[in-house]
Amino acid sequence: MNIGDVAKTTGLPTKTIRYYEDIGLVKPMRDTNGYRVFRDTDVHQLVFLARARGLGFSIEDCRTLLALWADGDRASSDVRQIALAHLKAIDAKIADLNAMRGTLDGLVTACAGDDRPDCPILRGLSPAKS
Amino acid sequence: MNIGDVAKTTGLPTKTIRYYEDIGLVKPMRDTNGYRVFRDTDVHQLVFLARARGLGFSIEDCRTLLALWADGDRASSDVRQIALAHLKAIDAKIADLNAMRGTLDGLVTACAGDDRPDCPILRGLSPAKS
DNA sequence: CTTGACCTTCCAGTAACGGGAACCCCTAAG
DNA sequence: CTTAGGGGTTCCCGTTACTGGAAGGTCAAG
Repeated sequence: MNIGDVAKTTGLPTKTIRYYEDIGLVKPMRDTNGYRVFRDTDVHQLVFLARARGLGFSIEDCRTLLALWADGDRASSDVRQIALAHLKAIDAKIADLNAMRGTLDGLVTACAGDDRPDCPILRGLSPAKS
Repeated sequence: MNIGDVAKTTGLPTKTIRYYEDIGLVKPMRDTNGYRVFRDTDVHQLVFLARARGLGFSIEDCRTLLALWADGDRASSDVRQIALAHLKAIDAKIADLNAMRGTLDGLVTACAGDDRPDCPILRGLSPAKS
């Protein structure tokens, strides 16, 4: 399979696939003309990567997960630990965003949004006048 | 005020303050020795920036918001529109993260996390075997 | 033989800073 | 007078995970 076909089957852009090769996540063969040649295992790895990235795992996490995936002797606790840490990070982000959302929503609701200059949003961002 | 004092009162790192000057968000004066000198208005702007960034506004949004803040003739609708767009973006991110969280939580829950190699997390990331 | 769709490499840019080097300034103490 | 310290300055590289684009090789069809 050439890179274009792999892009179609994995849903990953060709640029991304080349990048993953650059950083050593996948190691496709090369044809005599210099074209990358992807075997089934390469494609499987790329699908794996696409899903793991889709769940928000970092590239380095993906590298580790890929290694664990390839290692038949792994302990599932190693995998679970990574996933759990990531889950915690996601929860933290959600909490941050919800806090922002709350404040912002309050300001937006308070703002008339007409052609007058008075604006509770700007007032909310301004330093408290002392 | 020198940059260190401004950092203390605004909570922004000095690096960030210098960066904001680099990109033209604030324009402090210079002392004869080359030191930045921040007037009250500069400090107010930096507090404004710190809060807006804290609500997740992009730097470019902040630039626009600062300009609107400085413009006594603004229409509050202009401000509200930016805030509303940002609110939508936040909601989209929260939705994405919740989707990730749901899938990931399911996998983590299904995984024993012991020393055996069988792992539902890795299975969930693997391509469906055809 | 040319056209168009592939593929290749390399270089630059993104957002919003952070780290660190190399250097200047100012004050207080020995 | 010198030194030590704690400011400040500029400049450049590194971060994350790609994306865009230029310049050029390859291949199948007409």
